[in-house]
Amino acid sequence: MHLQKYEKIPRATIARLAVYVQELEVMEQQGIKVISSEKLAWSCGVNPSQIRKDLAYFGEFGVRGVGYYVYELREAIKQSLGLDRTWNVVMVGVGNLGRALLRHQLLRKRGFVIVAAFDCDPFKIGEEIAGIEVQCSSKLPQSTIDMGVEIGIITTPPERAQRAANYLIEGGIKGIVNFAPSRITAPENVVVEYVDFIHNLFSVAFNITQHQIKGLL
Amino acid sequence: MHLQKYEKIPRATIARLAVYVQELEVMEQQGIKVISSEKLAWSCGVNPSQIRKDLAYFGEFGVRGVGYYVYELREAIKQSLGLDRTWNVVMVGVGNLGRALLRHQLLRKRGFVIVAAFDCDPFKIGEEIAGIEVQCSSKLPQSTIDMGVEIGIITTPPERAQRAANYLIEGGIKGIVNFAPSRITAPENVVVEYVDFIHNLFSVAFNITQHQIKGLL
DNA sequence: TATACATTGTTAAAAAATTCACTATGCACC
DNA sequence: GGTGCATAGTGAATTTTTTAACAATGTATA
Ligand SMILES: NC(=O)c1ccc[n+]([C@@H]2O[C@H](COP(=O)([O-])OP(=O)(O)OC[C@H]3O[C@@H](n4cnc5c(N)ncnc54)[C@H](O)[C@@H]3O)[C@@H](O)[C@H]2O)c1
Ligand SMILES: NC(=O)c1ccc[n+]([C@@H]2O[C@H](COP(=O)([O-])OP(=O)(O)OC[C@H]3O[C@@H](n4cnc5c(N)ncnc54)[C@H](O)[C@@H]3O)[C@@H](O)[C@H]2O)c1
Repeated sequence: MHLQKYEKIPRATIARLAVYVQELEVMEQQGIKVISSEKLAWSCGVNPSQIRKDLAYFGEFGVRGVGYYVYELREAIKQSLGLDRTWNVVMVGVGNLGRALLRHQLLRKRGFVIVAAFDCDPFKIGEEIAGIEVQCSSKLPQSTIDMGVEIGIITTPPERAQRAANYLIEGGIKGIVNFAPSRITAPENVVVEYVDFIHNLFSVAFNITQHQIKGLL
Repeated sequence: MHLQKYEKIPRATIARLAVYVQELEVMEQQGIKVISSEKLAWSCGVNPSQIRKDLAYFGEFGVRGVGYYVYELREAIKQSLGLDRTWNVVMVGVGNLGRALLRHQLLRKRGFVIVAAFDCDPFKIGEEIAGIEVQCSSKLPQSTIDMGVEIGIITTPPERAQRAANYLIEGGIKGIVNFAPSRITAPENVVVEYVDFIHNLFSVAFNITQHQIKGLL
């Protein structure tokens, strides 16, 4: 298998690859062994060329005239994305959302292991959720250094997100996923990703309105 | 103010407008009255032209030589997106994530009011969370019709998402936000949006790996 | 072994999105 | 009222992403 071409890979490609992995897993469970780009595209809601193109950034994984072997393709994609390993993750802010994420099974299944959780609320410190004991945020930087944690999840209120980020950065973290609806600043070498599903609600609301307007025309 | 031009609006624009609203709110709280596209761009992490272009889809909201009045712009964007009203929302699947969302304050603040929640687990039916009583899913279609609900949120396990969607569709819903990691099929006139933050973790992991590879070169 | 067939990998074309560069215009100050 | 300045709005240029088209190639079959 050839190495990843040195070419910038579109963000959108990464997101789609994640979807492909998802759907391939479902197919695997259904006992499907081989799949064509066309069928996979169909179930992922994208164009077949798109799939082939996305995969081409990383190598050749298919067999012409046949398609892709489901298991192999899934493994190949995971490897391409750097997911053929586990990533240690810490969480800052154990509120409603933080708890839900701590209890979420799929994270571990996908290779993201939450190894520690931090909060600044004395009432929450010491509590155990899904086998993780909540610790005082002040311990964060040292802990992440000690445990070699690479990814931090922020689930504090928005006005505390920057502070949480600072702790993480101090702790030598390499990437942050921020669930709080606020922008944070971090050094260049720290990867920051924002999650905000209000966007999706906005989008749905907007599209419903548009549909209705179009309906009137 | 002129009407929205009849032109297809990029999905990405909608997502960015949501970010602008967010940042404008923060600025408003800080007492900032006027903002230039350049400064707003800076705090939203985008290009100033991008902001002006995004806004141009909907009208002219600024004052040349001055900038945008923060309050007015925020209102204008919300109106453009169809968010100058409240939207009734129902939730299907009251597990870890469903609970977190029910307790989430920001949804209501942004105009999305969860008016009912449904689950199929008899142990959960009757429970009250954040003032909402969990009802049996079988009541869903009739309830949504009766209450004139337009948006449904799916937070069931992935293998149940399609069933949940079917209930919603039967209930005459116009848009669905699916938090379960599985594709669903719905009629053309129903807007479907997928939320999956595993994508963001994938993306962070991938980018960390890339950074490291680049570092070695 | 040759032939037909299916489906990939890849190149080219098209479409979409972003950024740039400039024009128009409102405000402040003289 | 005129002048200078700042910044929005906009059309053109650029870049990126998606889609289409097709050549390359592995498999099955006779
Ligand atoms: N609840 C949801 O479903 C939901 C959905 C989308 C986004 N969000 C966002 O996620 C964030 C968390 O939401 P939530 O509902 O869990 O809020 P929450 O108030 O329940 O939890 C926030 C937690 O962060 C802790 N905290 C505050 N400052 C901290 C600090 N400096 N260090 C460590 N911990 C700190 C608090 O003690 C609290 O436990 C918010 O920004 C919210 O907007 C939540
Ligand atoms: N927990 C998280 O933080 C998190 C994060 C991202 C995505 N998700 C996804 O969100 C979904 C829910 O996650 P969760 O952790 O809350 O799971 P969960 O198991 O805690 O909750 C699922 C709920 O759905 C109910 N349910 C099942 N089938 C139903 C049906 N047909 N009609 C109505 N209700 C039904 C169950 O009774 C249960 O209460 C899953 O698909 C999960 O992958 C969860």
